[in-house]
Amino acid sequence: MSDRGAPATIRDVARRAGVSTATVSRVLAGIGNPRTETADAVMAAVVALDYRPSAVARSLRMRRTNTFGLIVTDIQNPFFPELVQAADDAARGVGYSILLGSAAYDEHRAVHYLDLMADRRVDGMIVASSRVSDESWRWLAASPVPVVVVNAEPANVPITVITSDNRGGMQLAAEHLVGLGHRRMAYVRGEEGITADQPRVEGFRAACRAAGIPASDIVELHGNAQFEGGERAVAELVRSGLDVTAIACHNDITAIGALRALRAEGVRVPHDVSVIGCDDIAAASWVVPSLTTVAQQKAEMGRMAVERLLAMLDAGVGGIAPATIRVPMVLQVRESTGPAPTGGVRP
Amino acid sequence: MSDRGAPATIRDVARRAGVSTATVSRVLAGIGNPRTETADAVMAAVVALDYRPSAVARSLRMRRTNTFGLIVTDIQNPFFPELVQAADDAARGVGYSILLGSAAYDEHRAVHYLDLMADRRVDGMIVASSRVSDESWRWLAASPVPVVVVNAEPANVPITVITSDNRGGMQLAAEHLVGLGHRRMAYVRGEEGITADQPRVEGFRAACRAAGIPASDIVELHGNAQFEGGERAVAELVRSGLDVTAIACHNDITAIGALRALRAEGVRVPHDVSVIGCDDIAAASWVVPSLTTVAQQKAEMGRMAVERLLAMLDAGVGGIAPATIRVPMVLQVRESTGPAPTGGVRP
DNA sequence: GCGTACAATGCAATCGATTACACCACGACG
DNA sequence: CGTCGTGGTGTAATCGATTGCATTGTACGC
Repeated sequence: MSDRGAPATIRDVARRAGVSTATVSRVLAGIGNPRTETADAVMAAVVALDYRPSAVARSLRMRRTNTFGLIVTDIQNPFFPELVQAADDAARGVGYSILLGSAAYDEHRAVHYLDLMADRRVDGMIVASSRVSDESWRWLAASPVPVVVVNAEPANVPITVITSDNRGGMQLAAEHLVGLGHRRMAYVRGEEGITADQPRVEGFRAACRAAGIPASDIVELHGNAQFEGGERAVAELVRSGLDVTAIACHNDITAIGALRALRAEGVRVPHDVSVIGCDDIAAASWVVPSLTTVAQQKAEMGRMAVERLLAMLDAGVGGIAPATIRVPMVLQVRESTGPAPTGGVRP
Repeated sequence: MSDRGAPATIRDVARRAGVSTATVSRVLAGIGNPRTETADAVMAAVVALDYRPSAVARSLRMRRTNTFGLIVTDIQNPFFPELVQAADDAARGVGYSILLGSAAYDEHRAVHYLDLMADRRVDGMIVASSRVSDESWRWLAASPVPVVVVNAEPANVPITVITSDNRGGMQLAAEHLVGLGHRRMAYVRGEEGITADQPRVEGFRAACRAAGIPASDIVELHGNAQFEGGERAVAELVRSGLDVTAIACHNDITAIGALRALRAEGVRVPHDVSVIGCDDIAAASWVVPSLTTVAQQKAEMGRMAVERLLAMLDAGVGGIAPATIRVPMVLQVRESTGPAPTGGVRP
């Protein structure tokens, strides 16, 4: 009907209602108290023309886009969608929307999205990607728009960070295993250099040390934070005859790889060996045995990131000092961990 | 340094370079042939002020946002991220970006995003959500902006659709099972009313019929397209003592639920019963046994959707007639299917 | 009955870009 | 030597909204 190409503008509405654009704008914004007939005429015109105010024009005039940029490491990594959904929910609730960018583990793409979002004049940015150069971190920290970093910890850059308490999380994991009687254990690391890797191993080792387990009883393996890394590392471990009674993994995907390797080698979980992961992705409860893991509170973090941005926005520049917020992780016990066997893997 | 709040505008650049805004615009756009000194002065000012043209202002003036809207059923469903990534890649390659909305299975949210994207004046929309009302479908079809529907088939609405060949895909699945000697089989359906459900069962039954298997040899179970649905349906099936040698599932998540139920009941896969899924999500190759499935070409579909939008854009209104494009599915044989046992499940 | 206060609305500038058109200067050509 | 063409820039309108200020109309008080 009125779909004659270009959408109706505020002038079209004004003309049809016989008023000025200013009045239309005020009526729609609920400002002032227009005469009933005026308001009615405007609303009638709005409906008749199927008028929807252009967010583009409004953004230009208001110098606000009501949009937050969100850059994630990889949307295909099951960790992120939940974060994205939570952030989006929180943002939508207060009239904001999220412009998403998935860096796909590529630093150049991350930079591309940074630029894109700057060009788009987003009102704030959430960077949930560790694949960002130091230069970009500094650029972000100096940026006039509020920035919140999630699950990454740029060194020596004053910037607001929300991150899982990786150290404390893996401490929980170690305590859980130790409590089940495990003493000789393996730890499959993630990729070196990835932000969470270091604190997680450290937390694990610290809890073991506290339990009186000699550091040499913990063997470190190298994964790559992916399925294959866990599978390969654990397969080699078993074949080399190392006898441990528990394996902690940098994340769930790695742990699921470990489960598969153990299965292939005929090692029973948790009867012979316990396995624990980290993150708590959906697949953790799908696999057999279901995976005991330390859960990141992803939804919580997404929500917090948005709230923090909003707070920074109405506090104005320099209103809120950069801080690092550590969100606790929570132990999620499932089937893959159990009491340490009295003998070793190979009786 | 120059981060004094508001970003530099084209006027700032013009002033500093001692030229008019028109010249700045032309230099940056590479239009006309400015004198070398002019161009140099402009570029110097751009660098000095760290000028980035406002996409907002440009969008208003050009009446194009260089943005496509993409609405998915649920970003947390592992099926979608790959689609999103592919669409984003394709779009980015030609200077477009993607505004994402996840309906989270909620029709109201879907409508919200439809509105949002209309307000944002996206240049085109990809709707990959089946949770959309008939009214919205009609609205979309009548919309002045190009729309491509992915994996949904609105009835009686002239609109461009790109969808997996669900019927053909499940035919492949059936043929695979029949080829392995299976004759008595179960089919776990998805949610009734969900778009893909009907064609998938039909395809499955059609292939069975073609192989001379009586319809009564195929028992239909009710799932809900989720993990629990598959788990519950198959657990009941086994307990009721029905003897089938293969189970086909509406999708992978359901199939993974089925695997878990079978494991719990002590049924060996694929020795006693074969299981086949549909979609090919990442977790399909993680589970033990890894899941044979019929893969949807998600990346391909994301790419196609964007290409189609672009084609519609430069063909203008009514330039390209709505069509339904069926993307073939491909059989992905893994460990969960094998030859039909000679005896039944219960010897 | 007239000045004043206030309510309702209109006028026009503004946000930051693009681009049609006007303009100037200079070289070539008749 | 005058005119025309053209290369290089500037001027100003435009995109569609918001909003400070001016203007109009109405009611009220004295």
